[in-house]
Amino acid sequence: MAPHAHPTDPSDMPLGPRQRALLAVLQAADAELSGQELHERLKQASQRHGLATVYRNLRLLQRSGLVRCRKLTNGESVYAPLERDDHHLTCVSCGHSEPLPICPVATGGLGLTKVLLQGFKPLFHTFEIHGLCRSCQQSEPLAHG
Amino acid sequence: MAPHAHPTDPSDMPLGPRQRALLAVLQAADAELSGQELHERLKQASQRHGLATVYRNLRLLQRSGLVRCRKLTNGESVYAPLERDDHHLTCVSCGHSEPLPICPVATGGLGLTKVLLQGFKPLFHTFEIHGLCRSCQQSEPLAHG
DNA sequence: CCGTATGCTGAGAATGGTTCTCGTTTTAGC
DNA sequence: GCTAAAACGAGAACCATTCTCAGCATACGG
Ligand SMILES: [Mn+2]
Ligand SMILES: [Mn+2]
Ligand SMILES: [Zn+2]
Ligand SMILES: [Zn+2]
Repeated sequence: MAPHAHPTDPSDMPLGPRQRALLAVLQAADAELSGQELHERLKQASQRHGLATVYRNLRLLQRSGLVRCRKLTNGESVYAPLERDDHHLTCVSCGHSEPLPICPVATGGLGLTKVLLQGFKPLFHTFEIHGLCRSCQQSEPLAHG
Repeated sequence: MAPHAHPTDPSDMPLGPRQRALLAVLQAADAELSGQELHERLKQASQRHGLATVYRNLRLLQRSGLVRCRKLTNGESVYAPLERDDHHLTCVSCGHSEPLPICPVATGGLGLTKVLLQGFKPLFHTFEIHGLCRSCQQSEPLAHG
């Protein structure tokens, strides 16, 4: 690890080579990737990492404010660079998910004051709308089972 | 609670007795409950349900627009009545979570137009801010057990 | 009353993404 | 080089959730 750097500043956080590799794959991807997908892509990129290392470093990158994470309804976690800002509509019936080109934080309408945060340092947010997709509305009006 | 006269949905789905019991426990609770907690509370309420039934009916209640669900960082899902609207600040380092008295949808600033939804029928939303709590900011720059 | 179709239930097994264990390997500092 | 500390990774463990499937309840026509 780099021998200098100032603590408490995430942007100065010295990254190890594996963390840089991880981040590079995330930034090259055109969508959020799961831990397993990342593991797979690193294999192909001749950067074999153990699965434990992938997850370990994803956790560290998240604490460093470089990567964000979101849990899908199926339990998988998907990761993306912090600066990428996307949200989704997800169907509670079939699980289908599509992008939602709106962000409640970017529009600035929220009163996210320092008072509200009370010392908490925000890194990223998740905003997802859950409901019924068009086709699930049309199918059985909720077959009681 | 009156047994009927619920003026909400167009789809007047009759609930089975077990789904009503589930909903009652959720409404009586003062916080979101996990599937396992619900199972436990139903035992104590002399309404023994199998765990499979708890999860099955939670899924149905969600599709019916009566219950909402959110995934915690530890993988658990927690449930609440749809009308309850709360959000949280969650620390990516220690997992500590506290309420955030703000809702981007309630404030109405979002342009959630029909055009954007494209036939999707929204039921509920999740909005969570992730970052570093005060104590994790103070502790080691990136200490990990 | 049957007989049959249909759907709900739940104990236990299976699932599967993530985390943990712990011996090995690499790095940092001298 | 040498030693201590940190990072690594193969495989085991974890555990919330889902699946399986036989048993039970209900509906309804005959
Ligand atoms: Mn956003
Ligand atoms: Mn809200
Ligand atoms: Zn759907
Ligand atoms: Zn914390």
